[in-house]
Amino acid sequence: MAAMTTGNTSRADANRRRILDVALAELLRDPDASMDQIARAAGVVRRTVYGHFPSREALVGTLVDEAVAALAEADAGARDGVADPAEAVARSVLALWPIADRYRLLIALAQRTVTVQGIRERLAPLRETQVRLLRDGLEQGVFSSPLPAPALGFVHEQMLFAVMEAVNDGLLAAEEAGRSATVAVLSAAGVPVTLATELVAEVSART
Amino acid sequence: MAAMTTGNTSRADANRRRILDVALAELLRDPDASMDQIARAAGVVRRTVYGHFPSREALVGTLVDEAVAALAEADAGARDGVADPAEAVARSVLALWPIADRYRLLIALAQRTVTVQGIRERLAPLRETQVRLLRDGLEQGVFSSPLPAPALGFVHEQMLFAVMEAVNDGLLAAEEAGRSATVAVLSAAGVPVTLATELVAEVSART
DNA sequence: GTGCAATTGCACAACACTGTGCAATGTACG
DNA sequence: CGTACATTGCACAGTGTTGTGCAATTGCAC
Repeated sequence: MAAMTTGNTSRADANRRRILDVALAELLRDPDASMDQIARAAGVVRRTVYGHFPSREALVGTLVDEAVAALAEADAGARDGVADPAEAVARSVLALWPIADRYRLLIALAQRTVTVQGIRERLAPLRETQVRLLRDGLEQGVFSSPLPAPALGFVHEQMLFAVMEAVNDGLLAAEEAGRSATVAVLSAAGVPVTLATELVAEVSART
Repeated sequence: MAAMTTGNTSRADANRRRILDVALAELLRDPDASMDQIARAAGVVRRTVYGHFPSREALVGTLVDEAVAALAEADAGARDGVADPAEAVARSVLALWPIADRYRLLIALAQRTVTVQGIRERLAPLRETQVRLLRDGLEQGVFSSPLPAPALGFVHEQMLFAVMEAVNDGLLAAEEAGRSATVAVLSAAGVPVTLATELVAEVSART
């Protein structure tokens, strides 16, 4: 068993992958889920999980790393070469949405400082790019708000949560949610709702 | 010691009060704070806390009840007899803001299903009044958003968190925060920023 | 089918936390 | 002062969790 770390047997890899996926789902349901809960849910014994991850911390950490990577990639790709800040935000949110929903766990964890130290740090670069974008928009007058750009960054983030919760509670259709979230973010940034709606329709149609 | 529950000795009452206050602060920092952490922070031994509250559940429950009561009272009082939805929201947020910390605890606990069953239920009436208000505003065209009123309720809530975090990070002055939060909520509801700012200035000046 | 890695099934030790019991100590109030 | 009550300082049982060790067993791949 000690060699489980070295080799690349397909069986072990598949298990590792499934453990990660199930762990994500389980932690989403209960952020304090125990290793035993996770293992059982993955159809595996607790001991096996420790064969793949040395500690609970490591397991969650891996999950966080994957999430951050996916988010950063989606964000960067979405607004590549887009000049207008409003459109850039729209594209970014639309692209981020499906991933953010899947990984909302890590943001929830990031808000509760306790769990894994360093989530905020790992998430910081992504946040930085959002803030830069918001600042551009404010300076160009595309956005308008009495809040400084970094504060708007938090607003941006929390807006996604708000819409996620709404979807969770069945108040919003899942297919509509991405566009709704985008409009919500834009209008929080001071873009008139009519403009925001138009923009979102246009952008999401062109995909 | 068994009579601690009956009598009204000033010392015991003061201790009970301090335990509650400290517990609030401690749970805000870490929703999973142990009885020992709370007791020590209150300058008291764990055993003493159990003299005032039969269980952790009971302690947190008391805290929740107090918070809900304070919030409901502040909210009801603030918009008593105010017809315009926008102004009502402005007054409500401005009044709620100073006790928003407690609000924060509630939501943090409500999201972790495990802690105390029934937080969402106890909080529901307050949430309901917010949603009603938002619905009125939407119907009257004062607010505009593609989101249905209940979803906007979540947005309202998360907006407060966003501004709290901004204050926490030193991005916003504490005195300005209430007004900032109000403008943020209003513009998320689709009220033009200029209008929102005016309204807030007016309302907060008249106090 | 044989072999090797992965998985399992226990059995630990260590720790942290909850809630309770009880005797000893402190302290306010008449 | 003395009484009544609050607080303390243990000690305890019960529970749940983490991480580890090791022998037995399974299952994939060649």
